[in-house]
Amino acid sequence: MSTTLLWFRRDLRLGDHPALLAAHDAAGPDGDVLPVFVFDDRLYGPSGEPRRRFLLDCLSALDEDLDGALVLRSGNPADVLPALVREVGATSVHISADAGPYGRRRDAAVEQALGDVPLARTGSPYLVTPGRVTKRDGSPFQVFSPFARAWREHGWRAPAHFPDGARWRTGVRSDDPPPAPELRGVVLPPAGERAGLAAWARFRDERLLGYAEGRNLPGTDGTSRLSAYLKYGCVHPRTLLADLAAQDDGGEAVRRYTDELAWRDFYADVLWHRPESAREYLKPELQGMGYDSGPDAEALVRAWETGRTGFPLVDAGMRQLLGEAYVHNRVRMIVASFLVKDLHQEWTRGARYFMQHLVDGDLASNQHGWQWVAGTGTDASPYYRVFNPITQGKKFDPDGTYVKRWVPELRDLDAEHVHEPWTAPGGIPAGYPEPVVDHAHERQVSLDRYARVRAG
DNA sequence: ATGTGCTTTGC
DNA sequence: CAAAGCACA
Repeated sequence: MSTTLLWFRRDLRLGDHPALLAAHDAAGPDGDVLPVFVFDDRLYGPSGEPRRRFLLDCLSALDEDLDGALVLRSGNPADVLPALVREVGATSVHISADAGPYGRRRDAAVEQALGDVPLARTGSPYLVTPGRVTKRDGSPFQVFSPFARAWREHGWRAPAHFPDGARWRTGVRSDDPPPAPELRGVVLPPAGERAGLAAWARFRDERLLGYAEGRNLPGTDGTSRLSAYLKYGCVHPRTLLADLAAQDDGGEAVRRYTDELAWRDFYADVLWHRPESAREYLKPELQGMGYDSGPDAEALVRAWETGRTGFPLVDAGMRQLLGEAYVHNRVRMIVASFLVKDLHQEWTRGARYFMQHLVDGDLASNQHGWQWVAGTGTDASPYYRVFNPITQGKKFDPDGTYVKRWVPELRDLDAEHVHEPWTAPGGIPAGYPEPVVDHAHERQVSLDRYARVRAG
């Protein structure tokens, strides 16, 4: 009979949890498992208030599902975990593998600090563990489509079952969690595994059928809204696809949803192979393009951050970010394109701002999504990809529902003028700004700078 | 996970 | 004359 540690990180659930199964097996039939979460300043500090709050709420939900057995500790995991192991006489520590740059270093340090007590990595937050899917010659994919093809061929395991007779070790001291940030006016989704599974069930039953088209329409409830749950592992993507396999009619919706999860795995894979890509340009020559700085540039960035650029779809997106700590995926691309291509700012600045405010902010998806938009990333994505916020608005928010939800100044405009209020018969509504830049001009500036860099 | 501008189509 | 198709960026 022995005790094993289950160190929770980005896997805040009990269902479909291979590391939990491994911890239970290692403890033996008469043993028990001590569930622990460590508040690590290196991760918790920079998270931004919405994610700190969501994480704390996820931990409360997890603790409830564990009948109050979750132990919280604060400090450097390489100190905290060996101490806890000695305190309870644990024989092994179990984790889901982390593929991020800091997480890998941290886990290696913990492994070393544990000495003879093994740190067992079982499973990961992804369908396919980062690094597993490679080209024939063993090198990593640079382009999404061939990656996704090989990724599907590779396939993934069935969900892990919950262990029979699982027992939690109780009576172990817990540190107080850090104080919960007050989010004035920010509406977050309900936290935890049960909330995540409920959100999934509603999406599957009510919205999956229209997903292929609906996912692009920010004015509708067309997406699954599971990103925050996936970020913290309240649900595992394998659970979702196993559920879909039961009703896969070969339709477009299932294929598209699987593709979105493939993007998530792809970007985790890129980060695994190129950890420096979280902050450095994957196409380094584009760092020398020339970006704007000075008081005027700062004022424009401030307009972007606060949703006052005069471009309705951009402003709606940036206000959604502040209101819900979330932005619809299509709108993320549009506001990102605006910062990089219209305001000539480095992608790293926008990525940092997103990470401060997003409840679902995930290093791999966020940084590489920004690199994709900036044309500095994988996928040979050409720099001339410049989103036009007006045509994107007309195409994907045709009646202006999304814009009007977040930009009340524009609520009285009809569909014809809502994406270009300067054409409205009565002029721009009071209180709404004029466009801060000329999109056609700034687009050309970006293309010219790109051409210059490419010419060397 | 594209936009622009020119050409062709269709009423 | 507007919408759709297309090449090229």
